[in-house]
Amino acid sequence: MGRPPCCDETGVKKGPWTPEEDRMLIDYIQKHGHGSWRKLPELAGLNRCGKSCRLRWMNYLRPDIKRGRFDDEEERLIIHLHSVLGNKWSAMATHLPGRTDNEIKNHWNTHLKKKLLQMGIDPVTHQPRTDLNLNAYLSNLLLAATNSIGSLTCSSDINALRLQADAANQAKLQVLQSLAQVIIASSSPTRDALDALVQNHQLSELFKMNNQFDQGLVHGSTGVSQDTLSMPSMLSKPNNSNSEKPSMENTINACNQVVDFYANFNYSHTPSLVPVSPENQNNGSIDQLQDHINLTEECSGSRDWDMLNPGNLDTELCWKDILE
DNA sequence: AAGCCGCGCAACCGCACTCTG
DNA sequence: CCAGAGTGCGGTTGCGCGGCT
Repeated sequence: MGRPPCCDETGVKKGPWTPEEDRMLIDYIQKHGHGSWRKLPELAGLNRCGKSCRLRWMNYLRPDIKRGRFDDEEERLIIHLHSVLGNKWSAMATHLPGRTDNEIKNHWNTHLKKKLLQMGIDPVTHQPRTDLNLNAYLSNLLLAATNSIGSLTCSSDINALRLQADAANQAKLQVLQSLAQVIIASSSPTRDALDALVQNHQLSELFKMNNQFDQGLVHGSTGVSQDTLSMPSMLSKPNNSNSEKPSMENTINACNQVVDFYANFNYSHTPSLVPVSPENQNNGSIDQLQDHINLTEECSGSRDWDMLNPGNLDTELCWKDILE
């Protein structure tokens, strides 16, 4: 029943490809094209199965492959595509010229998944993680930070004191950064987070230890009257950059990067697609619009006009007018 | 220096889909 | 319409390498 797996053939080499094998494969395909992958190994004089040859060519030897690190733009695109397409690596690869499905899959599994988790985003649903109990999480962070500070015992050594001060700053900054991530990731972020902040005396005291951050964080949190916290004001850079505290600069930059990441990425906590409507079409080119629609179609199997502008009964007609 | 560990990536495996006769 | 062959895809594995103890 069924066909035998091609790689079960005895004597067929497995494992890493040698430069010689690569050369033979490239030479053959350049001269004859790949034709039937199953017949290729024999014709090219390779002791490999066709599947292995195909994989090697598609993922490594193809001349149009772009190697090297994924840049920020590519990473944003991958995350966006993943939110739309899920684990459809080959479909994603068609939107990233020169990148292979395998490369994208590996990069997702080794880097991007962790990145999203660290931001408090569920990499599967692209929604804020629900497994984070905010108050418990903050308490743990606080405990860790205060323990770290509490361990700073008296010392007459000025260098030791300096190191201890740095450690205290590090601990505070870690709390702040983690807090920022939680707030950014939360879908209805501010009320719980602010309550936790304001009511937690220890945390307030902790932050009062640092003037620059008190200005932004404590004022920003206690003075808030609406449900939405302004992230930029909370994370804004101090006007006078203090060269003695590079770690703070780094942290601010890190927080800003998180914010920028979402801002540039146009990330939305609403399901999958960022709705665009004819009214705001000037925000992007018509090509981007077409890409967006094609992606929707690719994802859902049909052109779902309502996804482009939910609730608008005339959406389909509007879009057709624009595009056709 | 040696052993251990975690990470990144190339490659493998098996299933599902498409094509063809 | 059906069965077998061919191909593509996504999940998983395992190796090599670098950092750490």
